[in-house]
This record gives sequence, structure tokens and C-alpha cells, in this order.
Amino acid sequence: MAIAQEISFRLEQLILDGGLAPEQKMPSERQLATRLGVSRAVIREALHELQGRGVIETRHGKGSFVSQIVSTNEEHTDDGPLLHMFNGHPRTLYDLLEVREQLEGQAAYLAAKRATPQDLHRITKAFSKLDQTDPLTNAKPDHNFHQAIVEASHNPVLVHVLNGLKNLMLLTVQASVANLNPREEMRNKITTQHRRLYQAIMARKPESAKRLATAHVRFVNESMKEIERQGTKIIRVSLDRA
Amino acid sequence: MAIAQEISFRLEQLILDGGLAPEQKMPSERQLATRLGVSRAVIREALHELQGRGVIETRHGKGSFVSQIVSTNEEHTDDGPLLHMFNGHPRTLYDLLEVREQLEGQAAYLAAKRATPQDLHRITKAFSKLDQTDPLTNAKPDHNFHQAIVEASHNPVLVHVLNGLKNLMLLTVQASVANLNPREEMRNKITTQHRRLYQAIMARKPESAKRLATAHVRFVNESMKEIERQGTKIIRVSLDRA
DNA sequence: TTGGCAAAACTGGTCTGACCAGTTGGTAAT
DNA sequence: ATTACCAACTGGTCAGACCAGTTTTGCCAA
Repeated sequence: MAIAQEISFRLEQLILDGGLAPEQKMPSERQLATRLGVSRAVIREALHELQGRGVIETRHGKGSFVSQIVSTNEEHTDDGPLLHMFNGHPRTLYDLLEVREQLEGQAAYLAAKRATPQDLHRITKAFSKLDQTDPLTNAKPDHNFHQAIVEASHNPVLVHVLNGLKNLMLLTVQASVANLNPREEMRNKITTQHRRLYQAIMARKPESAKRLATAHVRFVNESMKEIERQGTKIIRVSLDRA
Repeated sequence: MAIAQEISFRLEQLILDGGLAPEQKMPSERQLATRLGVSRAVIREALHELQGRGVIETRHGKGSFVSQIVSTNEEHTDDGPLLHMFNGHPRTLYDLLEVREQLEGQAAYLAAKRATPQDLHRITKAFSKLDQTDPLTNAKPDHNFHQAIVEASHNPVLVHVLNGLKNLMLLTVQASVANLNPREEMRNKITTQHRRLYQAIMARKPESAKRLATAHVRFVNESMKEIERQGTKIIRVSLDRA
């Protein structure tokens, strides 16, 4: 294959895998040419391909920048109608948990298979912070742990989908943490599930990871239902994000 | 604006306006450079942009050719980042199929469990139209069938997620139809899979439906990979929504 | 010391002309 | 007629120069 094309793919992969964040400046053409050991012309051709694909934007005198649109961009705070549904429609919570069961299983599977050392490090970091915070008010660590796994799946579609559900996810995670964590036996089970999932991914056991992740979400799902059946009112969490 | 970009747009416009037909050979780089009064380097950069957009393909020693399937582009019903990624990045197709495997399995499971008589009627209608059209050019019936099942799941989150991926889905369905349908044995297998899935849902067998739907998507996935491995070029589909 | 301005040192954009590497077709030798 | 080869296409890569915006640097003046 032509060098320019190879380079364009390598660079795009880098960007998609998070090596380069959106709006971040790319190395200059001359630097890339030197580092990759090719002429500047080839670099320019590769960059034009990326430009054609909408991956980067180039500005005269300034440099090339990763397009805002591409990849795991933050500000997609648009879950649209779904956020509304959640309030007053507890079933949405179970609907989401059903979907999460599938997606997180797949994410864990792929993460165990494809995670880079950096990914594993991020996951470890997120895992270590799981129990160091007041569980009642803060669902972020929990969510971060799951998010780290998703990103390690290296499946942009999966990342995109779950990112689109981010706010809704935060709510359900918050809901589950708020309802489940105060019950010691529940909390212990969940901690164990997290640990096992973590170990499975570190040990690179895709099937185990998938099974554990799926089981974990299902456990949360059924626990919530169980609590609700017992008449205990589900603690409602609403959108108060900072 | 940079000359290379201008030229790339002018050439694309030419192609879209019918000035150059698909599979037609474009003038050589040196000719273009002379005629347009610019250096060959600029022409090459412009051509690489078109390559990035999937408008042309370039073959060493032969020339550049207008891609088989070029869009008489309508508007961009933009799904944001992902659509862009697809062009020129076959991996996205497999990424999406991985996700679909999970989601459609779940959708089928829930559909078999929860579908109302009206749902079943809609599914039946969509199913009956599966083979009544030219499969090479129209992927809509296929997509409609899957969509009907998803809607019958009565899980708003699931519907929402898959709806967000609608355009991207259409592309992959189109890609799979275009690549797999011409092969008779493939077409038969897929028809059989569709029929069994349909029957499982009608018979209200959730587990079977899930298994069949998952297997179906996985089959498509692996078939595409197999075709690609054999060196047959995957037919690239770009956005040509009616 | 501080402001402001100009030059230097970046960035990408274009040009030139050379040479390498596949492809094709015609021609000369068999 | 067939085969082998070579010349003339095609795109792919390279080197170095210069132009055109942008940012940094640093000096000089207030």
C-alpha cells in the first residue's frame, strides 16, 4: 500500500484510540516527516486524506488539528427525550439496565482482548478509587470504572453509543449506588463483582470478563427490582450534576 | 481557501454532476496539473482528499478512477462523527456489527417476550417484503425488518440507541446486502436466518430469538471478514439515502 | 521597568525537477 | 505467430527552494 495511505490510517487510528484528543494540535508536517522518515510531500498527502475524511482540519500558519466532531467528544449532552422519561418513569431505568447488560458485557469482552498497557493502567487507577469515597453521594468512581473499560474496548461505535447514554447512565449508576450501597451485603457483593471483573480483564480472559460484566449489571437490575418489590421506595436521583 | 481543496471540490462537483461516470478513468496527474495550471503536488493533494472522501480510487501505474458508488448527495442527515469514520475505515463496519450483535439479540429477545399483536403484524408485514425487491440496490426492506423487531421490544432506550445509529446501520446493512446477496449460498443462508428469527418471535420463544438474531449478525460479520480475507474488495457504500 | 514594534522562527502552501516503480503496448528477434 | 524486451505511459517518493500566514523573541524607546 502507498506510504501516504498507511500513514493516514496510522494517524487516524491514533486519534480514534485517544492518543490525540479533539482540538489538539498535531505535530508539524516537518516534524512528522522527520520522525516517520518520509518526505514532507507524503505527509501532506496523508494529511489531505484525513482532511477528506473530516478527521482533521488544517489552518495556514497554525497547524493541523483533530476535528471537534471526531471521537469521544465531550459535549454531547443531548440524550434528548430520554432524560425526561426517566423522571416519573422508573421503568426507563430497567430498560437502560437491559441495554447496559449487553453493551457492558461486550465492552468487557473486547477490553480483555484488546486493552493496551495504558488502558490497563487507566482501568487499574479507576478500580483503585472505587471504595475510597462516600458511596452515597458520589457515583462518579463507579461510572469511571465502567467507562475506562468501555474505552479499552477500542470500538469507537461502542464508545459513541455509551457516550450518548452517558447522562442517563450516570443517573442509573447513581440510583443503584444510592439504593444498593447502604445495604452492607449488597455493597459487598458489588465490590466482589467489580474486583472479579477487574481481575478477569487484567488476566485477559474475554469470556470471563463478559460473563462477569453481564452478571454484574443483571445483579444490579434484579436487586433494584427486588428492593422495589419489598415496598422500599427507590431513591430517586435527579439531574443535579455540577 | 487552499488551491488543493478548491480543486478537490471542483473535481468532486464534476463527478457528481455526471461529468465523469463511475469506474471512469480520470485524467493523469500530469495532465490535470498542466490544464489547471498548478503543480503536480497540488493535484496529488487534491486527489488524496477525494480518496479520503471515497470519491475516487487510485491504482499505481494505472491511474485514478471514480469510485463505483458515488453519492448524488442529498443532505447530510448527520449522525455526527460516526458517518465520517465509515468512509475509508472498514473497521467501523465491524465495530458496528459487534455492537449490533448484542443489541439486536436483546431486541429479538424482548420482542418475542413483549410484542403486541400489532407489533407482530408489523413484523410480519416487513418480513413478507424481504424478498420481493431487487436485493442489490435496496437494503431498506432488510433494515425495516430489523427495525420492526427493535420497536417491538418496547424498550425505549434500545429504540433510542439503535435509532441514533440508524444511518450508520443503513450503511452496514447496505454493505452486507451488496456484498453477500450476490452470492447465492450466502443469500440462502441469510434468508433462512431471517425466517427462523421471524418464526421464533412469532412463536414467542425469547431465548431462541436472541440466539438466532445474535447468530445472524455474527454470520454477516464473519462472512464479510471472510470475503475480505479472500481478497475480494468489499463494496463500499456511501451515503446515498433516497 | 514597561510598552510596543520589528525581526526571527515557527506554521502550512506551492513549485520544480528529478528519480523510482508498476502497467501497457508495440516492436524486434526468434 | 510467438516471445522477449524496451519505451512510454501511469502513479509514488524525494529534495530543496520559496511564498504566505502566525507566534515568539528580543530589543529599543518611553
